[in-house]
Amino acid sequence: MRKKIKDQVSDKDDAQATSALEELVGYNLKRAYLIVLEDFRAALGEDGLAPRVFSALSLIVQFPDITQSALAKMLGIERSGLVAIIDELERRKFVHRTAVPNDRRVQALVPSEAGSKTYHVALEAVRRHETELLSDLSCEEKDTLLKLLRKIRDN
Amino acid sequence: MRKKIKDQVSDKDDAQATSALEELVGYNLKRAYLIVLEDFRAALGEDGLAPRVFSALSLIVQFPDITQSALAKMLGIERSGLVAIIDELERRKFVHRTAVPNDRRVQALVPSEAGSKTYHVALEAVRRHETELLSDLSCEEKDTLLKLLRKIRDN
DNA sequence: TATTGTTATACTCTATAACTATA
DNA sequence: TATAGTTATAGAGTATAACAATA
Repeated sequence: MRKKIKDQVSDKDDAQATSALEELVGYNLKRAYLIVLEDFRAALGEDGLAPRVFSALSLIVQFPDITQSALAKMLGIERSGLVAIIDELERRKFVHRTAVPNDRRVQALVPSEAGSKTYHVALEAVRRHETELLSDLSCEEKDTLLKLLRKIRDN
Repeated sequence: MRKKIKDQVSDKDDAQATSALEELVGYNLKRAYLIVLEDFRAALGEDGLAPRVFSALSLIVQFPDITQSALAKMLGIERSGLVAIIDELERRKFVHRTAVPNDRRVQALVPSEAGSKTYHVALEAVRRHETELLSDLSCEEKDTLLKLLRKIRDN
């Protein structure tokens, strides 16, 4: 009885092949995401940009003067959740909030020189991490994967 | 100036096409995962099984008498994190911890009749949710996606 | 010594609701 | 009335470290 269980558990391929979970997109998305996430953090190091901070900085560099509301929308998160992210970017002098003439409610987000530089260095590190982590996938497979993942988001 | 920003932000396709983020597997995995996660929760309802509880129950039904350590390993989480999940399954009478003769450290996890039934009903709900949510993807595309996601996990 | 289950604790990420200052 | 940013707060989900019981 115990022997049988052990076999089932240790025989990973068999488990993967037969488990209902393995046929679910959600479960497989989560497992894959957590693997990439962990490797991302390891690649950027202890004091490196956290994934969500990296994403925010990326869009601020690409769209300087973007507002927090617009950025939150692009990132798919709530405005309130973005505050801590921008706080960190400002604390580290990578971004600063600047007043906007015609609407005093708004604060435009502007990347600093250091912010831009840090971002581009981090981006290269992230690309290396993905290239290495996903070396089992061909370029074509990676393209296909990206296309399918975006299709889920585009609904 | 403000106009220009607004255009950039509202033009989603352009943003997606040109953003460095959009070329990253990690970012796209996360976005897709969160969409599926949210829909999963909506599909199973307020008092439905949480994703991680569903996953645990699925493997317990498939591998009755599995130990917590073995289950944690299959799920890719820590033993300590599994305790609350099993607590909930036991509280809801879907699973019970049972003593194992030859090793008194171990407690085998056994699904109840109600647990099995609840699982199979939930599985059908999950399958419907995925079918509906991912209706833009062909069966072939879904298979490809699953294959690629598993490939990331298999390292 | 090593392993199983457990507890305590903390961290990350996110959401909701309510506030303020502006529009 | 509505919007932008903010705060307070709570809830998932996870990890690490230490412990007791057992091997």
